[in-house]
Amino acid sequence: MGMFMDLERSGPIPLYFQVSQRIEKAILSGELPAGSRLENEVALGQRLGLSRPTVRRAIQEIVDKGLLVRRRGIGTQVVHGQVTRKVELTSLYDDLTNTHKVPSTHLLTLENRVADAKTAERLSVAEGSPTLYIRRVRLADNVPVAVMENWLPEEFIGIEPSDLVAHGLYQVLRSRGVTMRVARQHIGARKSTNEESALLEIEKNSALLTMDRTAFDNSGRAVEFGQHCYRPDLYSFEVTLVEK
Amino acid sequence: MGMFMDLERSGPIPLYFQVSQRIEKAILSGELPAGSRLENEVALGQRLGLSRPTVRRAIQEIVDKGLLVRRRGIGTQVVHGQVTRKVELTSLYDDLTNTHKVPSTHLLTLENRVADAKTAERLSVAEGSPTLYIRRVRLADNVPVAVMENWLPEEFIGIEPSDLVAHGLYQVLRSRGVTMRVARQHIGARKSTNEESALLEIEKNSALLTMDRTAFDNSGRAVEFGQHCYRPDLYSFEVTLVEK
DNA sequence: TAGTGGTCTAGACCACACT
DNA sequence: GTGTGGTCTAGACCACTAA
Repeated sequence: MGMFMDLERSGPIPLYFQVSQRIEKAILSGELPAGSRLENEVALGQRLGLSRPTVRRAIQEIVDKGLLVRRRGIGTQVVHGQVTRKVELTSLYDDLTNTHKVPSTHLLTLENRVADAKTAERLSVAEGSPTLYIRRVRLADNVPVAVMENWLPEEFIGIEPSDLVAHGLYQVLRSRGVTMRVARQHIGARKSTNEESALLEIEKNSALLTMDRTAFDNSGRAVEFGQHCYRPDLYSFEVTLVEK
Repeated sequence: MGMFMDLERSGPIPLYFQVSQRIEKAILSGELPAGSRLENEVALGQRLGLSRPTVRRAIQEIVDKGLLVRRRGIGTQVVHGQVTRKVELTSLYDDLTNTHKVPSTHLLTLENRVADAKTAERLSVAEGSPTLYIRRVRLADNVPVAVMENWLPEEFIGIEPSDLVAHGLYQVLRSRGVTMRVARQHIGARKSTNEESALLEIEKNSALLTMDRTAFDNSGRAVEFGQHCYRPDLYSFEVTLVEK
């Protein structure tokens, strides 16, 4: 096997990450075909001059992505089936950019609102607290894809319309020093309202894909609650599940 | 803190799992409230008589579930927001049982079919190979919830109608020694056909939630491909995402 | 019996955040 | 400076699988 890796031992990139990146690349490129066996942990570690826990961690990263399967007494094998893009904590803006479409935004509403019971619960703030309310239509290559409603806690009051037209909401939050860490999503479907049909340029009473999400930053605090609906002919969700 | 744990050091349950279970329970019960800080890794390890890597692994399990957030130099804190049930690689049957509804099945079709191009690709078998085709209506408390189509590879030909009426498909597969390990899902929405409307007892042209899934066993082989549609008023998907 | 992954130890050094 | 999590080492023993 030609996996001679030039490991950067003094750089800031963890060794396990360098190894896992290399393995993932080998799988995605077909160098390690579906069903093939990976070199065992101990041998791989010796060949790379790494301890076994480090090699294990590298392999575990790929297992968690659903590309490898491990069996005790057997070995580690590449999962069959075409590989789809990995699922991450991204925004619609990122998704569209990654698929080489040009995103744009039509800002419908940007105003301060006091939190009702539902919003207060989702954002873990007191009912009646001030929040920032945003309603947008997101477009890809000038075709409307989604109608998005967001509520943000008080500290984000002050976000400008120009920010939201030029960038995605997550970009704006990142530029204010917020790092998203955890998101809890709920995905469903329903019929469109007449207003949504007009905004999304679809027939009345069409089927819509819906997603509610609460996102938390790296301190565990809720920083965004959103209710979104998508044109199902233009957007869907991919999820990879791995049993532990 | 009252986290005196009786660790079973000779039993088959890993120590890190015993610890992570105890921590998760403390969070879900409110013993560790949202925003509170967890005892640091080294101290927790000393108190429990465990090495630091073992304690780290226990904590990491909970972080991966989205209940804890770690920050270098700061500590480990409980994420805010009400905790929803964890997302796992489960079947609709399991979901319904867990919510204390009584599942049942109306078997529409059970027959052998040769794989067309799409099925062959999803199951990683040759086009024209024999496969088992199943079409069912799943009900909860005698209300129809979903119409499910499944294709299984050749070796499962021989599954009996009685198996599918009495148990979920995943139960049947487990009883034949198959362990699901990885699943790749695609979630979307569309309008119902007239036949689906009748089967699900909903209005014509209703919105449906759809899910396509390919599942792989612990050897990485595709064992099931399914196309399902759900009544959106009775079923939806929950997903927790954790940024790494 | 030989080989594999699963778990665990007892340290070490580093990067980062707060005081 | 002090305390935190992030990474890494060099072993050890065990459980499971296959020949």
